[in-house]
Parts: sequence; C-alpha cells; structure tokens
Amino acid sequence: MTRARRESGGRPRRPTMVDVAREAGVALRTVSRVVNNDPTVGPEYVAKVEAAIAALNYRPDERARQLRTGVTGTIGAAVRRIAEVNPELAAIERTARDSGLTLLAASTDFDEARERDILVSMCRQRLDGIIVEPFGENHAYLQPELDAGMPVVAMDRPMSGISVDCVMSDNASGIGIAFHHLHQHGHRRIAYIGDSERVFSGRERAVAFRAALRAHGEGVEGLVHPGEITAERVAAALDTALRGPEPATALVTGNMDTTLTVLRQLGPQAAARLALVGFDEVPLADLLQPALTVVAQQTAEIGQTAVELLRARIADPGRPVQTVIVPVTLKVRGSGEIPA
Amino acid sequence: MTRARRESGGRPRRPTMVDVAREAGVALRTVSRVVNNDPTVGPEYVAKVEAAIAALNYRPDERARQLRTGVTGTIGAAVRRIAEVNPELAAIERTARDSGLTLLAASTDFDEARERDILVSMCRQRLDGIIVEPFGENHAYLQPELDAGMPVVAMDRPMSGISVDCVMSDNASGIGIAFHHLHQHGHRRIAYIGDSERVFSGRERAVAFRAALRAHGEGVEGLVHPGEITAERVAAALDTALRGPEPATALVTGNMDTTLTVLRQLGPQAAARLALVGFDEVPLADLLQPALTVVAQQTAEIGQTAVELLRARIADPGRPVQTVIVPVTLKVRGSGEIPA
DNA sequence: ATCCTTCGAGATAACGTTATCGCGAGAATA
DNA sequence: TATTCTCGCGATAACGTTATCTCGAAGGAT
Repeated sequence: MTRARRESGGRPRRPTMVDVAREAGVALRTVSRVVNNDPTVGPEYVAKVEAAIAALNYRPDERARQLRTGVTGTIGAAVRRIAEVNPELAAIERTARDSGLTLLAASTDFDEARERDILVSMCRQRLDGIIVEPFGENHAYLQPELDAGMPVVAMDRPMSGISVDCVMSDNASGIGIAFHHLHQHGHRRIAYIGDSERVFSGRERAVAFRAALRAHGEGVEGLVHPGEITAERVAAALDTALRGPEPATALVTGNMDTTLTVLRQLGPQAAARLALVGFDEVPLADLLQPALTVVAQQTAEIGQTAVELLRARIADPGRPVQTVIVPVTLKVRGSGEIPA
Repeated sequence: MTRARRESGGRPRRPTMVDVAREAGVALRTVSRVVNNDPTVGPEYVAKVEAAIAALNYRPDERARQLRTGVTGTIGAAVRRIAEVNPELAAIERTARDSGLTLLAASTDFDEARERDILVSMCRQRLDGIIVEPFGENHAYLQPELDAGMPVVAMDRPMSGISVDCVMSDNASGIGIAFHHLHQHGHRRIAYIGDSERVFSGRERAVAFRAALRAHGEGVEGLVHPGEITAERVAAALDTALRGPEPATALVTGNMDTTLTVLRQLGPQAAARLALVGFDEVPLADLLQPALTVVAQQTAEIGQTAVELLRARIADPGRPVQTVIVPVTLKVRGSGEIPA
C-alpha cells in the first residue's frame, strides 16, 4: 500500500468520482448511481464500478453531496456542557442515531457570547436543525434564521424573543412534590436553596416553592434562597435557614449544583441529620450516606422529545409551535425521609 | 420581518452570494472579498455589499466554502461516551476552540461496529483530523484513510494494525504508586481488581500490579483479579481476596467503574474498613466516606496533547509518529490511608 | 507624451457531488 | 417491417463558494 500521490507538497489528492469513472470505463453518473445503490444499474456495471472503487480506495465526499442535495443529515445540539453528565444529550444522540441523523454537539459553557457563536456557526453550516439548551437572555438574533427555515427546538428552558418549539420539565410540580414529601414526613419548617431567579428554571422553582409554603399556611421569610451557586452564598443561606428561633428541619435544593454545594458545606454529620430532597438526579446519589432522595427529571424523555419535535418541524416547517411539559418523578432513597 | 419566499412548497430558498451581488450591484467576487475581509476592497463597495447582506439576511454557506477550500476547520472526536464525565473530551473541546477549530464529537458506546461507522463517517466528511479513544481490536481498515492523508491521533490506548500518534497515561507507574502508597501504610496483602486483560489499559495495569507484588516479594495467587466489570464478577473477586487464611487488607481498583462497583458491593461499613486506592478520578470522590484516594490521570493534559499532536500532524503529514506518555498523580483523600 | 507599474474590480473556472435531460438499443405491438 | 415504448447509461448543468486570470484606470518615471 503506497502513499497517494501528493500535489506540490500539500495533502495527497483523494480520488474522486471522476477518477473512479475513468478507472471503471463508465460515466460519472453511473458511479454516482452505484454509490447510491440505484437499482437501475446493470450488474456488470456495478461490478466494474465497485472494483474501481476498491482499487482506488475511493470514499465519497460528504461535503459535496450535502452541497448538492441541500441537506446535511446532521442536527446540532448546543448544550451547557458536553463531557459532563448530561442524560438529555445522551438521549438526543441515541434518538438522532436511530433516526439516521448525525449529531454535532457543542458546549455553550454558560457563556452567552459563546452560545451565539455556536448557534450562528451551526446556521452557517446549514445543519438540518438545532436543539438548544438556551442560556442567553435574548435570542431575537435568530429570527432571520427561523425565517429562512432553520428548525430550532429549545430544551429545558424556553427562548426569549423568538417563538420556537420547547420541551421542558414540570418544574412547579417537581417543587410541589418535594415539598409535599417532606411535609408528609412531619416537617413544617422547610427551606429552599436554589439557582438565581435570573435563570428561568431557578425562577420557576423559587416561585413554586413560595406558593407551596403559602398553600400550607407557612410564612416565606428566611426560607427561600435563590441566588448564585457559590460556596459563600450557599453557606450564608444555610446559616439563615438552619439557625434562628425557628430553624428549618428540612431542605429542598433547586438543582444539582446546589445539592452538591449544600452537601459539601454541611459536612457528613450535619447532612445525616437534615432532611433533604434535591431537584435533579445526582451521580452516585446511591453511594452517599444517607442516599439522596431527589426529584428526577425524565431526562431521556426530554432528549428524545427534543429530537422528535425537531424532526416534526423539519418535516413540516409550517406546523404550529408546540411546548411539551414532561412530568418529574420522586426517587426515594433516604435523605428525604429523615423525620422532623 | 416576513417569511422568505419558498419555492414549490419546499424549504424557503436562502439568499446566496449571487443574490447579494445583484442587490449590491457588484460582482460576485467582490461579495466574496467583503465576506472574507479582503482589504483590497474600496470602502464604498464594502458599504454597498454590507448593506445588501443586511437587507437580504445573507449568511454564507459553510459547506460550499469547505468544498472549495478543501478544509473543514473541524476535527472529530470518537470517544466512548459524550454526555458522561469525560475531562479529556472537555479539554479537547477547549483546546480545539482556542485553536479556531470546531469539534464534532460522537460516542462509540463500547461498540466496535459503531466505532467503525463513526470513523468512516468522519472520513467521508473530510474532517481535518480525528482523535479517537480506540475500542475495537483492529483498525487496519483505516489504513487507506491514513494513506489518503487523514490525520488520526489515538487517546488513552494505542491502535492496533495501524501506526498513528498516541497519547496516554503512564499506567504502570500509576499502579506502582498506588501499590507503594498502600505498602507504606503498612499493608502487605494488597489485592487488585480491574478491567479485563483483553482491554489494553486493563492489561497494562494488571501486569504492572503483578510486577509490583513480585518486586515486594509477595506472591500473586488470589490477589490479582482482572476481568469483566460486573457486580457478580467483582463480588466473587472481593470474596476471594478478602476471605481465606491470608485476607488482603488493602485493595487497588483498576478503573472508575471497578471502583464504584466495589464500593456498591462492599457497602458503607466494609468500605470504611478497607484501605482502597482507585485508578481514575471518581466524581464526588470527596463526598464519599471515607473520601476516596485515587491515582488521577492528567486528563486535561491528555486531551490538550491529543489536539496538539493532531494539529502537528495536520501541519506536517510526514512527521514521524509519536507516542506521548503522561504521568499520573496520587490524590490522597482518606480511603488509601487506612492502616493495616 | 509614452510606457510601465500598481491597484482594484469583474469574468470565469474550478471543488465533487446529484439531478435533469437525452439518446441508443432492444422489446413489444400493429 | 415499421413504430412506439421502455430501460439503462451518458452528457451536462447545477449547488454556493473561492481562486485564477484579465482588464481598465490611475499614477509615476523616463
């Protein structure tokens, strides 16, 4: 096996369909037909072409095919972090693969400018569609792309400034379930620490928690702590909630980062005494002591639905915009059943 | 903002450079120059073209550019799992971005056929290069692609059947460090449970562990347990190692999955008594009790090096093939310091 | 005043594929 | 036997961009 000829010191030139056609002694179009399994090609031609393909190690250039046909067979996913535990993304990849679609995933990395870069880049690549876990505040800049027919689906949060399909969890019910679970185990002073209300899900969850408190005739003061997830802020919130005349005996954490930060702040002894229900599944939740009771999002369902919504929009760009709310489930493991 | 005109019920047609040129009253080539910031264009032409671009909401088609220029500005990463904790992949993405490269990541999912599909697909897309965390046994089918100039770098494991650049951890030293650490804490009967010796890293680590035992004048029998990572197999290995006349007082686990399986099998009480050093960092290792002492791979270094090796090969396809061994570090957290 | 250079813009040919059209040969029909 | 139809393959034009070449105008030197 010898290195392919190079032209003027650069990369070696790869054989193209023209080369295969010449080698096989047939027309270019016939090679294309064979490559695409067109049944109207005679067996002897198929044999000749396949022999030439093998002899030259020809591989079709996907870029040229995409340019010509107009479709890429690829969808984009702009999520906060690839390479972190992300069951939605895993489900997206699985569903996309099952649909014969390639997935191009990129991390927005909690950076609004980067999110924009990624989305614009995906539009320039003319992907067949984009799933985005939106982070930025305003996505109106995507309106021209929507007008031009780019299918976009939002995941976990809606997008502001544009109207697109969306799939997300039932945040309000999840908080209600967590609260109710602790209430049933005898807790009356239940606190909440979660993400900033500037973030959509943080807002929804904090609002739902306040509503749950009021619905049970409890006051709100000193119990609801949305904000940035930093060790300092969480420590301060814990301090407010757990000390004082009427200390909370139970805690709901609004997302995974908050849950882990709280556990680290509390330390093992305090964590073993405080009733805790976390929003979001936590890796290794079963290995902690006590094992962690959480409100788990149906992440696989969310990812799969995102792809299905996207495919539906690709198939029919004119269909009405749709929002799918996916229910959440309580995973009882121990930490949420500590009595008051 | 009105929907772009559609042609015969299909997707709306996007404006092209030709449309912009017509709108601006300039030549096609001039639009291309403006889009590519060619400084030789007069300011009044730039203004006209930019106005036309804004008026039509023109976005260049990356596919056509790639076809014409021959480079995609994209590298592929075929790893076992995206959407799981994968610091190497995170480092690859970061390094690629800093180099102005787009990353196309896909999960081989521990499936040899799928790995092949992904790699072949990446070759068909004419990506600028591929980083692969190899899984399959034989990659000779990639030889034609290498001959055609496709740059490939292996990560974590070498590839068999072809000769490509590779970056991986110093497995032997890591096992030696783990063994030595436990030995220093007074342990004499130290067992090993790890991945199958059919897997490259599993083989390297098991071999290194046997060597460590012999170097310290210990016998090997009943102490070294490579194999599939299943609950049953690990339970049996634990049983053999920890019972009997000379039970092991310390354990080295060969990778993250083994570590977690061992912890789940032992349960909290037994885990708190057994000295344990794991190979590979474990998420939430600091929250476990006792916190987990591990031999951590320098994953960021590995991912970054992979991109750098790839870029070097892209720049000079003829350079000699290189293997980079990255040292590992011991993270002392508690589980490995339990005395005999 | 003429020539040569430079500079900026336009015409046109690629890149590697697929889609449209056409055409010749053989089969089917009158 | 002449005519139509079908079938299978080939020539050629796109797809949307960049690269090469050309060319006219302006400016400086002789």
